[in-house]
Amino acid sequence: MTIKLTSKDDEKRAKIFKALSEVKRIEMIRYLVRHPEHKTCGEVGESLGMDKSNVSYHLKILYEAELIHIYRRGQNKYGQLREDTFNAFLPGFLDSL
Amino acid sequence: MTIKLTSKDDEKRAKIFKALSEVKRIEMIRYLVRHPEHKTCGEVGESLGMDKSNVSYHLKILYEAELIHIYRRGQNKYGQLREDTFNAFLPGFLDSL
DNA sequence: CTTGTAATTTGAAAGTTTTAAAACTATCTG
DNA sequence: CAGATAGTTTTAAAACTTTCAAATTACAAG
Repeated sequence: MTIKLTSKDDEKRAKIFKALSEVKRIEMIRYLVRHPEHKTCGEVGESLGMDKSNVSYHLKILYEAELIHIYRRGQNKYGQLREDTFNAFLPGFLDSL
Repeated sequence: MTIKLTSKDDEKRAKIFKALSEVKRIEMIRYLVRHPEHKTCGEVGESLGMDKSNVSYHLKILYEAELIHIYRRGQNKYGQLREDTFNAFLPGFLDSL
């Protein structure tokens, strides 16, 4: 079941595109695609050579665009792709990465 | 024949996403989808209630992301979607508008 | 409760984007 | 050529984004 989008969704579309308009955030998404075992924020930052506060900043933008879920387990936080959003707004995108 | 993309294309992807990260530019793309008889810059601006210099500014961003072609005929300039780019980077997107 | 580790928030600096008016360039028509 | 119309460039202000260090919060384990 695919959701039908209309011009009312333009704000949402724009937000998603803005979230993906930085190479670093595309790399973060790719990292999550390639590591479905759910990596912590720290691991993401380490792998991509980013400052920890900067990782938080970018993850929040992805979260606010509903491109990822974030859940805590103990001291760590994990990012998880929201395939529902990608499928609705960018079908085929995750596979193209 | 679809083109295979890699992480080397992240700059290009980011540029395309940035170009589509403004509601106005999404509306411009939709306008071009719905008016394949090739509307002038002036008509686009008129329809979307934009200042002419602002139309130029936004069309240039879409052009630089290779999302549209621009050609002149007489006094007018016309925008034309680049389906090749949409198909390569955002398959299904134009149909979702 | 204290210490350590993980992540977020805050705040300042630097950089980028958007807007709109004014000046400019290109083309057409008489 | 002059005047009109279509679009672009320049400029400056306002708004927004990104980065990083320092302060802060959240949780775990002793």
